[in-house]
Amino acid sequence: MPGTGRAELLDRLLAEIGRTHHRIQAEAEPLGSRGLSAGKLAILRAVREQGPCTVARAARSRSLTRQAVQKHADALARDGLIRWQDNPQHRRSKLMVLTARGEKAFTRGRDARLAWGSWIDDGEQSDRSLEITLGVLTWCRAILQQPDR
Amino acid sequence: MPGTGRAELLDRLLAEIGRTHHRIQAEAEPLGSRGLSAGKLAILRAVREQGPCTVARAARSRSLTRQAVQKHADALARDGLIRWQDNPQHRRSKLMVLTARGEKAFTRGRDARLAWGSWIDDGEQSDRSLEITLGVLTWCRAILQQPDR
DNA sequence: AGGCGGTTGTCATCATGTTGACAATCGGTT
DNA sequence: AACCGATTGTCAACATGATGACAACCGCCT
Repeated sequence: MPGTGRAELLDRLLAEIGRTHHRIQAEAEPLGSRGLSAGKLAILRAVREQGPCTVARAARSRSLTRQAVQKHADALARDGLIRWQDNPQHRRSKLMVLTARGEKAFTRGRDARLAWGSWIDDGEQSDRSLEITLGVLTWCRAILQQPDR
Repeated sequence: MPGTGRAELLDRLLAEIGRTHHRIQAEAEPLGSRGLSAGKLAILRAVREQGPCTVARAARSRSLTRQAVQKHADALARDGLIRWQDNPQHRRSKLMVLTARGEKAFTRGRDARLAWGSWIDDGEQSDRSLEITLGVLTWCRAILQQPDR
């Protein structure tokens, strides 16, 4: 029986991550269409948790590029979910701040996401397994993230 | 301490899948630039394992849309890694078959991928953890995949 | 003051995959 | 033989995020 080695295992895992991600995105989109996409929600969360912060900082905290976050931030500002606040540290780089509407949208969006999570959950997997999975993925991302390697 | 409930756990997991996927894709792309992208390699693998098969079938086996696979298949055919073989079952829907070049490209691509996997592996995670992770992701994808829910 | 490396916003381009819609095709039913 | 639902290839549009390149900007050092 092939594919039982460590390298094969890792390879299958890496491939499965992609597949699963695409499925999630495809199925979760209907959620976003009712307002907030996953990406935008994540930005609101970052701003909420870290207080007023720059685009670049939010990007780092989510392991995304500045450019990707910027697009969402611009859209969020257009929709009035965040507003730009002058940054004493940097003239061009303004800070994102949640507006009241943003706060409400975040709550609704997060609840929708959590509900969706519960919705797909059939209890087949133990909490322990989910934790391990989360740990492995984080580990993998951390490795990929370190400068070179 | 917040975020310890089942729903929160699942939510974080779903988010982490996306993050990790993007990191993988970003770091693994240089591999693809030397010839085969991950997507194309997966198609070659499908054809190899299942014998001559239609685009739609390969798509199903990889949990992708026909359309996405078709693009890659067309490119693969252009590059001479696969060729189209008449399908007795269906006049329009031809079968993909690996050419000699395709076979060689697959081997090289797979080896490169395995090597890359070993490259990022620092042995920090046990085989058991990786297996559990693979299982959880497959479970998640399977759920998302069933018709409605 | 001047210069220099690193950070940040901005613009353009690319890659991967999704959805929707349409006609051609297949298989089975009437 | 005609029809009908499901499958398939094809074309177009969209979503998300990555990269590369550039100018503005900050902090620091001389």
